[in-house]
Amino acid sequence: MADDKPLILVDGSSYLFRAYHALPPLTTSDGRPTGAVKGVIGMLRKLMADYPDSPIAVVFDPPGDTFRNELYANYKANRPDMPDELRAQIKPIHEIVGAMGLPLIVEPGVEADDVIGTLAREAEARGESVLISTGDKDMAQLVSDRITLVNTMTDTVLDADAVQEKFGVPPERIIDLLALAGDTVDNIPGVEKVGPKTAAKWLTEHGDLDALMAAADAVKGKLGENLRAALDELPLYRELATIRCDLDLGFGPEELAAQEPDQEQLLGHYRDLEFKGWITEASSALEADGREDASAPERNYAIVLEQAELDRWVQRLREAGRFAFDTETTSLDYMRADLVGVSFAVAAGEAAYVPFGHRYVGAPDQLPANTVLDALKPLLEDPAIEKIGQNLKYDMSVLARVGIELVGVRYDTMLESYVLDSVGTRHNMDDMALKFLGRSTTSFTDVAGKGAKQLTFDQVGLEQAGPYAAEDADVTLQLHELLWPRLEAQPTLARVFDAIEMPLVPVLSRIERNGALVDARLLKQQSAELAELMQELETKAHEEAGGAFNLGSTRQLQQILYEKLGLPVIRKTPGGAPSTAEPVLAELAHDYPLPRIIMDYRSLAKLKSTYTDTLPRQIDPDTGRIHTSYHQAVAATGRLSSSEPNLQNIPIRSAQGRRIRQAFVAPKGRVLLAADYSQIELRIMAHLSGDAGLLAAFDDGLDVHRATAAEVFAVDLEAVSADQRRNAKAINFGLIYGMSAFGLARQLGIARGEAQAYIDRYFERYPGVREYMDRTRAQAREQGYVETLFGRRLYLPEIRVQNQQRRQAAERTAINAPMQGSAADIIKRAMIDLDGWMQATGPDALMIMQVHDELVFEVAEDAAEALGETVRERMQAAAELAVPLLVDVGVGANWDEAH
DNA sequence: CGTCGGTCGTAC
DNA sequence: GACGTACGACCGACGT
Repeated sequence: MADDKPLILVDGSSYLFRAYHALPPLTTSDGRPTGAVKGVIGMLRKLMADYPDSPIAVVFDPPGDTFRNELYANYKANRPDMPDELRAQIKPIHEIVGAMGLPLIVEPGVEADDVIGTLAREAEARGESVLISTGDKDMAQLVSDRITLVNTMTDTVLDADAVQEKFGVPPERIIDLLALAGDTVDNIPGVEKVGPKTAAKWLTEHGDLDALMAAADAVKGKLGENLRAALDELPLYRELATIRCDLDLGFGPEELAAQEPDQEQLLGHYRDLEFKGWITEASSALEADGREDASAPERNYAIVLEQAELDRWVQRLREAGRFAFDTETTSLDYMRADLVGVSFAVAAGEAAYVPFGHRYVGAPDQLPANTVLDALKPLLEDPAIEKIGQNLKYDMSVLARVGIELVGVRYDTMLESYVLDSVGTRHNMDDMALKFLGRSTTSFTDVAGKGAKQLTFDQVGLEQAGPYAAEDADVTLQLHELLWPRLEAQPTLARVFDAIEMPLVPVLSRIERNGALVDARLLKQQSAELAELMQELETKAHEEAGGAFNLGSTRQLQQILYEKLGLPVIRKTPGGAPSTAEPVLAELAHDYPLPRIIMDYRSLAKLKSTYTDTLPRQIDPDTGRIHTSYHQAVAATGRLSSSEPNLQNIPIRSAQGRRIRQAFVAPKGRVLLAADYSQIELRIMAHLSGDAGLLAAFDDGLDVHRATAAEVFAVDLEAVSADQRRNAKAINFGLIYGMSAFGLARQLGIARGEAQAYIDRYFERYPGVREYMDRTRAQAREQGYVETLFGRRLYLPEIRVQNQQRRQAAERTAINAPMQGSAADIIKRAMIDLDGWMQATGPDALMIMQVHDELVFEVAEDAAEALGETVRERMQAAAELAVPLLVDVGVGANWDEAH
């Protein structure tokens, strides 16, 4: 760069439109649009970072007409009215630019282009260099030795050479080029059928527009005719395209000095618009200045070390009838965590931490754990006192292990946020505090450190632990006070929260604590067998490859297959590398030996590393069982997810894989009982679509894939071949996933045209399904969200974006979410009902797993049959559909047998 | 030595 | 690119 502190003139209006159209729509949690603000301000911040020493001025178009409209009535007549969502964002942008300390220029009756042109030429005349930041190519006419353009969104710089390169003419001919080629945005017609290429060619041949017009008679062909027809108008077009550089603005470039940013104002704006990263930044900038955040609420946090004070707090909590609380422990693992303290909040800013397990050198005397827990137990077990918390399942599990049954669990802020909008935010407290309260909270790593040096909470000093713990309860209470009214205002969502998500919390806590018994010896034996088989395959693979390599390394495998052995590249990964994924290897395996060996090796390696090696290590030493964590606020559709370990992806499809299920066992005298919904998503599709054919198929108790095959392939039910049924099954699953012909073709290994014919035929036979899909897409587009049977909502912010790929992905989600989500609602209802029944009647049985459409129980052998009947009935009664809702029940000594 | 993105593979 | 929702293992680049 010739000059590292040029004057920077920003064409704010051009970025405003580009940010609005290019970026996915973004809104605050109460629905105000903010995407364009984020885009424009982000761009300004980038410029400030790239040119820290440069003066920067930001120029916007004024509202209303400019002199060009007087010149030419059609000027910009093509431009649609500014959408309301964009108009609403202009004021905040102007205010933030002001708060950033940057000069903001909006001249009545004068477009931003002309202001920038005038300022740039003035600065140039004074020997300064100028950088114009714009997304508008018309500005290329201003480029000179001292004036350069930069598009800050794409990071492309345009100097005089680059203009010549890009447009085929030098900067001083750009006006002529625009006059000839026209500009659809500004509604300058130009010469008919002449675009930038022809215009550049003519200008190169004749020198400039005047010379070209003088020689117009000599231009041949249809284009010559068009040129002659436009001769009268061309001077006007040229004038319209010309950026004025001679305005009398009443100020000059020397006056464009930046002020210091007003961090307090910035913080206010960022909070209002929920820009989390920038909130943190502005907060720390304020803090660094030693200034108080005037809007920060008062905090009155107590650390309770005396019996009398504990008694006072217990009294206060009881009188409040409702409080937020949080437990502090030594581990994230609910089965290992030991309690070290409890915090409470009764009103915003009013919170306390009661420590009783902090052990470090110099720790102050604390009340004994028993004393504190005994005092709290009656409160925590009182159903009439409402508890507010963040991820209460964890607190509930930990308390259960010290003999306290947490009841009155009424509001979980994590679930409030999740039900309001499952994907718009992460639902952990720190992120929610930032988004909803505009508050940067102290994180766990701030007080405990991270990595190998991380302390457990009992080792954290009380002077740090106290405020941290009290803040957790305080923020939780404030989040609840903000989120609950929003939820209450939408009765269907409030019902999802009240009738499904909250009642599920204790059920999941119990399932997790029950745990699943696994046979570690069996798994270890399988590991040994797998290791032996893998060793053999590895030797073979090295022989085929002509040398040793790591079979587990995709990169090394790519080199071996495609570089060393020269196998054909069938597909590339999203990153551009030749893919070694399973379908690709399967294709290559027809012609070469190595891919098959790799496939076999991979399937064994997967089983060993993910399951047979890992599961035995996850057995809890105290209970001898595996305790997963179910996550209630992770999956966008309302499903649960499971981790540490994930019990929802234990193999079943291959014989080898099923052996792992054989290691999920019952203790002596007991058996496993597995109950799964039969084709629940397709049944929901039948219900939601009301398609007569599909309803009839389920009503008649038909094998739905067979029935589909009979329709699609126009054969009798009895005549359906295995192949036809397989294809129909792929179609049915594809429908649930919002498939395309391409996807189905790839799945089935058939031509795309053939797949399209299947799909066409399907929709012909099941027209209600097509109507339903169209309806769902339309609803998503109009409302911006789709719903499940029970009113759970999934927002699809990308459903209206221009970008086809992203929009289509949103459409597929729109198709899939109501089915997947309704199925999730149904099984959750069944779990709540069954747990309630079990709590009330006490059968000798435990609910131990959920796998999306399946529940697994461990039950006394002699109680299994009766339990199976009850489970079946109650699961089937969890929803009233237009088709039967069927449940298959199996019993066995292990999970494999129970299927 | 820890973190993180890319790739792959398991489930429903 | 192209069929939805998850979790997690492994590799290898990168930063401390």
